[in-house]
Amino acid sequence: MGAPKQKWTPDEEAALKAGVRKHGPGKWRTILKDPEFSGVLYSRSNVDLKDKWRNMSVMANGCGSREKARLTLKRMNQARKQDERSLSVSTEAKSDEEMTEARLATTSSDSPQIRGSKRSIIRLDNLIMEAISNLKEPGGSNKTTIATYIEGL
Amino acid sequence: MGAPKQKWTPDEEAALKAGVRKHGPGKWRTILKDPEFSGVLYSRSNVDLKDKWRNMSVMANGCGSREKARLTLKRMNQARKQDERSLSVSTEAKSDEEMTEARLATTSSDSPQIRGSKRSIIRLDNLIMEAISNLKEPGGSNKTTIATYIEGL
DNA sequence: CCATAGGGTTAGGGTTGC
DNA sequence: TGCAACCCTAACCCTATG
Repeated sequence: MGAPKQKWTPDEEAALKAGVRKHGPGKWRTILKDPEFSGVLYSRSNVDLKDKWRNMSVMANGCGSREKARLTLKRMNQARKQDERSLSVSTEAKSDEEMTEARLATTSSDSPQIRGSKRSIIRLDNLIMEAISNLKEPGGSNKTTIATYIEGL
Repeated sequence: MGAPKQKWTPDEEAALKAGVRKHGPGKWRTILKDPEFSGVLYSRSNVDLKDKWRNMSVMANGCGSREKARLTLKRMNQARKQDERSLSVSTEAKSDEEMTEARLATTSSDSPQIRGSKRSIIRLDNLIMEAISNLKEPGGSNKTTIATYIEGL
């Protein structure tokens, strides 16, 4: 019928990038409502934006990180659950994301009550990581580019 | 990232249930302060407890109230196509899904952003920026390196 | 100011079609 | 088989209200 699977056009991708640059990643609804982008993205939902951004990010950094992780987990588990989200400071070679998480987790204090600030740190960190991942294409991250990228907060 | 989205463990769920049995639903702060549960729920806020209880309740009753589950219908739709996503902004009665989408798109106002407590993360922003500019690695900085740099505060 | 209720939004795993 | 687009929904955020 019409469009069971609406592919993203270059225009839409550009609008999404611009939107993220202006409002920051994670502000999908905000980007969607921005008159500057709503004209191009009118047929997309906030979830669509999020999903597309995820795909683009996966492309930007190392190559197939999402699929790789998914398949790896699929092959390995099945009836296996990995409870313990904290303190999995094993030394085996993990993905970059996991390493970062572990380090940050042990860096910030573990006292109960300051969860709020801890989460803020993680969120900011995530933002920076997004910036770096995406700016990897031009060839090297520099302060100015990342600052500009993050500015739209 | 690994855990910006902290999944509830069975232990935590059990503690929450026990807490509600002991203090009653709606006494989130009270449950949180109870020494009997604070050990397990220390990383949760009263709001987290409230939200989790809501999710659990939804599960308990006949399959979905908050996320109205027409899963059975959904399964059928999957087989077919739900064509014509663009065009016809009004016209015929669409699925609940799209109705909701439309409604959401017109609510709330603009320019919320940075308020009071969120200011603190700006400091970290600068910190990470400094890390990035100082690391100037060839090929771009990676997450681990930056995390390591920041760790040495 | 602090807590709760409730509507709204996002994150991330899962699924599907090409 | 791989990947891009799409779905599901737990977890989280925002705001109103007491």
